[in-house]
Amino acid sequence: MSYHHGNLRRDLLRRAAEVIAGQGIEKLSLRALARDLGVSHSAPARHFKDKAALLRALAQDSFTAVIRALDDAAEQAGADPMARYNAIGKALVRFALENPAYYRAMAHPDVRDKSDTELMKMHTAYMARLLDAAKAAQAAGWLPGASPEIAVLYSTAAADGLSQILTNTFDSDLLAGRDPRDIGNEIIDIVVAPQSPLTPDTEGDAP
Amino acid sequence: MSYHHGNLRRDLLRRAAEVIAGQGIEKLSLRALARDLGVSHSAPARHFKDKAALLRALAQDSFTAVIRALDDAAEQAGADPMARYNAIGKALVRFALENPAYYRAMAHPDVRDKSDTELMKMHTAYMARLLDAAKAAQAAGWLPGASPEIAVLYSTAAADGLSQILTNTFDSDLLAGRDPRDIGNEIIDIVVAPQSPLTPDTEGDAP
DNA sequence: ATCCATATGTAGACGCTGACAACATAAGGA
DNA sequence: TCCTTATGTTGTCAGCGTCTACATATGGAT
Repeated sequence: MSYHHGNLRRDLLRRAAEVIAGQGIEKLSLRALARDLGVSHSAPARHFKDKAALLRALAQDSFTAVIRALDDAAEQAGADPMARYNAIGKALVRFALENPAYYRAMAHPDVRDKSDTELMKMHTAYMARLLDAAKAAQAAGWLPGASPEIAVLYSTAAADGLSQILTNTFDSDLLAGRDPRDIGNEIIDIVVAPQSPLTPDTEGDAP
Repeated sequence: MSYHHGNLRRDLLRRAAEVIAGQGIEKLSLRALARDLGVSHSAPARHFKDKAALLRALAQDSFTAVIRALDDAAEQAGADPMARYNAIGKALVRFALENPAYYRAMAHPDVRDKSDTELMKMHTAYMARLLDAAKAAQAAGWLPGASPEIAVLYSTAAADGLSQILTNTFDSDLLAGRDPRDIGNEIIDIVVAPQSPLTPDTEGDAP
């Protein structure tokens, strides 16, 4: 056993994600984290000034991961703007289902610290991507009457609320044993149709 | 000063709601609550076995309040089923904006305890109301393709996510200083139109 | 009116937590 | 080689939730 741990910072974040996914963010404890990794109770302080700082770092990782997931989904969806935005919505819900720890970290109040400029930049980049995709979808016929801001708020509200409900275990009577991902996809299709209305039969490419 | 407090249970719940609304549910502390009310640190234990029990009691109050708010809204909306469901959605968002403490209490993980039968009954009653109203709205032409369960999940996801976003202070750049209630109403109108399509000009009463 | 079971509040203790300060050890460049 | 810096440890503190033992008030039965 060496005096130094190797990469304590990385391992703290990794283990924190495990704990959050398993027992919820409320049960996260710096001291328990340190115990799990075999270091002293105040070793984490060298890497994260306090508990909120660890959560913010986790939220940063979450934003990079979710942004990449959205970009991948949009790219795979092809050129149709509504298909792209639909795919983004589905990717968002899928991300929340597969990475509950990341998802909860992003939503936690301690993370909402505007003085963390790095985090704010990521959040801005995240919202900008959504806004651009929503505008493109509107140009293709989605939600023509609404302002772009309202359109984004509507769709993110639906996706966020859906993720919230699907990752909870309280409303399970309504889900009736179905795969949450299927339900998510079905509902996202209501929010944004999976195809633009003006080019119903074209397959693949833009003019 | 009398040895007995009078109605400690009621005052604990009241003060807890204040603290949650002001500083967030994470900052809630039984000992601080006791200090605020001028009783000893373990007096609350006589009324709530532990912290989660207090939150569950608060959630019970929340359910009764929100159910009444929904019933009132539906009654005021008249007979048109889509107008009723639209009004229910708006009432839900308004409730979240005006009672953030109640809203957060209902969503807290410690509250999701299926062994609390009283709480489960209220949640069931709450969902039943929504399901009935959604079915009626569907019969009137709303979301004709979807199953009632999907329809409820879709609309509650939208309303919940909307409440979440509007009560946070992180996305305020998108809201741009507008009244959150107006934004809420506008978005609910997207989810459920405020009037059934088949009776566009009738004012007031059913046949 | 008295007595006693019960409801309600108090005092003290325990182990846990986040945070801080003082100290110890490792790593790496001048 | 030495000194600076990064990283980890030990010790301490107050706050918290919870438990136990004790104290006081309340109200009904006799």
